[in-house]
Order: sequence, then structure tokens, then C-alpha cells
Amino acid sequence: MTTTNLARPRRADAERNRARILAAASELFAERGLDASMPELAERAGVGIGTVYRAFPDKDHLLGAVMAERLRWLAGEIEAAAQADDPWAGFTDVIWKGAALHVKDRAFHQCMRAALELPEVREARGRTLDAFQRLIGRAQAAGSMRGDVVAEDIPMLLAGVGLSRAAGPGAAWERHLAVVIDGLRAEGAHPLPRRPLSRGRLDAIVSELPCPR
Amino acid sequence: MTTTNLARPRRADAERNRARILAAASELFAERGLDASMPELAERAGVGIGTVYRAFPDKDHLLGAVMAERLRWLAGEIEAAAQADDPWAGFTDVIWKGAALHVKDRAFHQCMRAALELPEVREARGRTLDAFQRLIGRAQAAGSMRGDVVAEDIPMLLAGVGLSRAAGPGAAWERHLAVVIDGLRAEGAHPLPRRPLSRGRLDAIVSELPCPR
DNA sequence: TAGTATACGGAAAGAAGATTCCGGTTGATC
DNA sequence: GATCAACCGGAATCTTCTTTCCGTATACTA
Repeated sequence: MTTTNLARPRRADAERNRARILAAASELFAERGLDASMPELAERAGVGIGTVYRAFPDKDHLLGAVMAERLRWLAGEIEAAAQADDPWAGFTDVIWKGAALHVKDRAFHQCMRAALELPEVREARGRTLDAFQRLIGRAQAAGSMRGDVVAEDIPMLLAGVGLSRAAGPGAAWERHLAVVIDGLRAEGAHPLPRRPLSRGRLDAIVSELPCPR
Repeated sequence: MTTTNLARPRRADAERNRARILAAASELFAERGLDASMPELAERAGVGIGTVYRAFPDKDHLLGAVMAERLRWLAGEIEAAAQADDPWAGFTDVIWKGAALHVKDRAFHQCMRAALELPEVREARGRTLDAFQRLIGRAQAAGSMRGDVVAEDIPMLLAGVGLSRAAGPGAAWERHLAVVIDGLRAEGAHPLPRRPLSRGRLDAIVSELPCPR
């Protein structure tokens, strides 16, 4: 229970403005990511800044509300895909959707980690992970997906794909995604590492890094 | 010729400070990425802020100097790998190094695109791409790497891996890299897309995205 | 339709950083 | 060791946000 239901309901104009703000935030954060400013948002929503801050305690909560909704949508897509006859096809379908989400929504791409501070977002994320785990499990059982991936790997890989949104001309992120998908097939898979690269090995590589003259 | 050699050489103290600033920038930007502030940098370098701005016109040029050096280092590693007997082994070696660079140097990960504004950086990047192309070509000729990747794909994929630096506990980025490497093998490769997802198809996915109530 | 709790707008305060400026040093040169 | 262009430090300035505050307006209730 985040809001008290015992209190009087919001006034009608407040309700309408809240909806406008959310709609504007959904668009604007998608376009511009975290760079979008609150005054800008207020303008797009057609309300004053003060009104934005009456509807949401701060920028993070507003962002969180939008992010949580995106995650819930994605979770729904995954759950639907888990019903598909061919689990691998279901998986690739849904992973294209997840990648598209990263590509088209800069804020989703930029702030998912930070947004996890909010319970609403964390819960929605939990739901997507559970759904991914089920979908992956079916694809693995069918022998089409490598056996050593886990649910947490998928959002991580998708975030990487999202980074390629603007990587040069051509089908950059689509190619990136295709490479990742091939890397997830059971066919020709080489075992994934089980433990982090030891501090020593990493430092050995990195200590070679030169400082400019 | 970026600087005029006809001018008198820098005074010794200026030269020393410039080196300190570069060393501090190399460390600090690696640790904190673009969040590192100029006053903080000046403090770590043990000089005043004014001194930093005497040595470099602005933050971007300083960052660029460090980034360009990192790229030159990477280019050297790739060129060396291209001499290896086993081109695939050479490739995986160097790609681990590139990933480690992204993982350990937040600035490298965050600002490579922006840094390309500077000619120095663009040139260094060109050298790494050329080297990658040669290395990839050998691995493809040997039949170990899929034939449809090109040099530009590799930095893109590495950037994605770098994003997984802090993705939960465990060997997150190492697993990510391993998936990508498997996706690059000739064995079991499915053709990469040649053209971007049509605007229509992408919009069809994205238009489904809901706005929070 | 009068009364009042809610909500509105937007000016102003607060915060954080990049960059500039300039009075006071110091290395190089003769 | 005197001169002075080149340097140094860091306070002050300029920007760009986020967030607060409060006088005014409006929706709901009786």
C-alpha cells in the first residue's frame, strides 16, 4: 500500500494533470533519456513545474513509474512467449522486443539500475526475471538454448544491444542482437565462465595500460 | 601538426604539471568516468584548477588525450595479435583485453563516441579498426570466425560487454563476453541481418509500449 | 453559490560543475 | 642576479539543473 486509500480521492484536475505528466514523461524520457529536464517535461505536459512536483515527489519517482510500466509490459510479453509451441522461437521473438525497448527508450536503457531503488521497479523486474527463467528453461529442455545461461544474463545482454542504438550507420543493433542470439544457441556452445576473472589476471592486463606521455 | 613547434618549448614546471595532470586524469577518469570533476582532478594532480586549464583547453580535450592513448594501446595489441599463429586464439586474446579496458576504464566506456569529435581520437580509432579488420580477415580465412562480421562490429560488441561491469554478482561481464565470442564463431552461425529493422516493424513493436495509467 | 481544502503556476532558492580571471610567483635568459 | 614572459592558485563567475514556496485559482461540498 503505497498511497492511503482512506484519504479523499484526488481532485479531477489533479488526476488529469497526473495523467498528462505521465504521458509526457513516457515520451520525453524515451527520446532524451535522463537528459530531459523537469521544466521541459512540465512544458510538454502543459502544466507548471510546481504541478509536476505535486504529482511526484521527485524526478526519480516519476522515472520509476514509467520504468516499472515498461518492465510490466515486457514481463507480459515474456509470459506470453513462454506459451509458444516452439520455445526458441518464442524466446527470439521476445528478445527482439526487449532490444527494441532498449533502442527506442533511452531512459529505459540508461537508468534501469538506478531505478531499482524503488520497490515498484524492483518488483516488476522480479516478474520479468521469473518469466525469463521459465521461458529459458523450456528452450533449454527443448535442446535449442545453451544450458548454462540463466535469467539474469538476458537483461544484461539486451542492455548491451541497446548501447548499439546509434553505433554507426547500418543495422548496428540488429547485427549485435543477431550475434548474441547465435551465442545463446545450444549448437556449438562453449561453456560460460563460472567465476570472475581473478583480480590478478585482470590487473595484469590493465596494468599494461599506458598513460599518455 | 597540432601545436606549433616554432614557439618556444614549454617551461619545465609547466611540462611537469602537464604530465601530472595526464596521469591523474588517466586514473581518475578510469575510476569515476565522466562524473569526475575538474576540481577533483586538479586536487589529485596536486595542482590548481587554473593550471589544468592552462594545460588543456577544456575537459573534453583532456579526456580525448587519455582516450586516444588507450586506443593506440589497443591498436598495438591487435596488431600484435594479428601476428599470432592461430588467428582465432589471437582474436580471443585481444578481445579479452578490449573488454577489460571497457570494464576497468569507465571513461573509455562512457565517452568513446563523444571523444570521436577530436581528430586525435578519430585517427587512433581508425588504426584500431584497420587492425581489427586484418585480424578478423585472418580468422575468417582460417574458417574459425563467421564470415559476415566486420571490423566495426567488434568495438560495438565490446562496448556492450563493458556495460555489464557491475551487472550483479558473479562473473557477469565474463559471461557476457563468452556469449558474444560464441556468437562470433563460424560454427553454427546464422546470417547477420543486412539492413536495419524497418521503421514500420520497429514502430509496430514500440507502439505497443504502454504509458503508465 | 458560498466556503474551503486542493491544486496551480512559476519565480526564487539551492546545488554542482565547468571555466575565467587576475594578483602573485618562478623558470629561463643575458 | 635582474628582467620578464610564462605560469601558478583558487576565488569568483557563469550555467544548468532540481526542488521549494507561496500567492492565486479552482473543484468539490453543503
